[in-house]
Amino acid sequence: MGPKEWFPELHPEPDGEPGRHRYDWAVTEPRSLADEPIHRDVALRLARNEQRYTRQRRTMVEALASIGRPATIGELIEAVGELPISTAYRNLAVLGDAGVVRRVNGTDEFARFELAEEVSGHHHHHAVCSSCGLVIDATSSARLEMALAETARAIAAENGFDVADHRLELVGRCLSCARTAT
Amino acid sequence: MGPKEWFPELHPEPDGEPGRHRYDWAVTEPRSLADEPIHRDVALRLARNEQRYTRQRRTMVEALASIGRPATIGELIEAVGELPISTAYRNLAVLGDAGVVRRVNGTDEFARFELAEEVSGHHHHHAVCSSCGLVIDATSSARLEMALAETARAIAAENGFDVADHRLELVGRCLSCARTAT
DNA sequence: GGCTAGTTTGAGAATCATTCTCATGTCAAA
DNA sequence: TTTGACATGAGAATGATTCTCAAACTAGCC
Ligand SMILES: [Zn+2]
Ligand SMILES: [Zn+2]
Ligand SMILES: [Zn+2]
Ligand SMILES: [Zn+2]
Repeated sequence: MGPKEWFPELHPEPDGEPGRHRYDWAVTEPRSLADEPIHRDVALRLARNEQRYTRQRRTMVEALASIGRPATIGELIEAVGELPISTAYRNLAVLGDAGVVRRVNGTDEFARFELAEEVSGHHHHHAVCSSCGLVIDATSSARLEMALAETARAIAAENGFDVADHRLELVGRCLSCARTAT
Repeated sequence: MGPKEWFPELHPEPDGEPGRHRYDWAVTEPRSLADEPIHRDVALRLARNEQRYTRQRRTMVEALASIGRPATIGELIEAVGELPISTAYRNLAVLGDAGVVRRVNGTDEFARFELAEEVSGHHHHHAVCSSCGLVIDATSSARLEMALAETARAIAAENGFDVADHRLELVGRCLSCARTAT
């Protein structure tokens, strides 16, 4: 079956929402794309994987950057506004393969996503609330990083484990949950 | 309907498998239960939650102890031998509520389970293989623990986060995966 | 301008680890 | 033995995540 019309009406604009009838992920944003260094970096990483930095993907990156902590799919969709779940997951996978986004595990059943450290620019760890699942970023001291590197070396020596990275989660209760009852 | 016979045959033993017709999770193991200190501890913790330390649960605890690293459901079932999935998950939840078992997140989609540190007796961290998902235990140095405590204090001061515990994962490649191709 | 090839999108279906249901088996105490 | 409470397990249900595929879009060529 061919449900596609040969001559689709040019500008249907249903429901009086101008511009909503066409995909809004045009790649050719004339010049503003290269302005922000983060976007330039993301575009480069996507290009390495032969992927386009579409408007929707840029919106997702901006939402992740503005949220400032690992966001669930729900939080991301809410921040972006209009964003189908299937597209959200697929683009997160694309951005993940490109090294732009990384997945963060908390204590609840929801996956969270944040900009990769190579993109956001600062190495950090996480504090996760065992009560509500909130995850916030936690900066790391030089002393801690040295001790971590030392531990990584020991593990490599003892178990032949080639340690390339580390993830630290401080588990406790967030300010909001601490105020509420047990 | 009452499918139960008033006078069930005493020892049906179907299919010639002696003893398989009755549940083999009798709680009243005359005396051997209190022998091992670990089992005594587990029994106590379960009793606090008004749960019984059945034979099957003991088998699961022994399997987790013998595996010596966070085990997936599949690994646990294989180690126990006969163990329905629903029972495995339910008992892991019961043991988790009792503080006997804790859930460990790796890099793959499978949850892993190990004896809680209060039961196994030693605080430790994990090294996870980003290629195959294997998780092994990693001992921690006093220096690292001090740096971790320091970080926890800083996070509490900065964000009002009440840090109660920490989890460290060293991510890399296990010996087996390092031998194989990229 | 239009035409073609390749990519992105999104609604819905499918996947699958995990959880739930409930009939039945078992224990403990009266 | 009876009663009440708990444990088991086969199968159904759940739900976050992934997959499918037709339609919408862009880029490059004519
Ligand atoms: Zn909280
Ligand atoms: Zn973070
Ligand atoms: Zn491996
Ligand atoms: Zn462990």
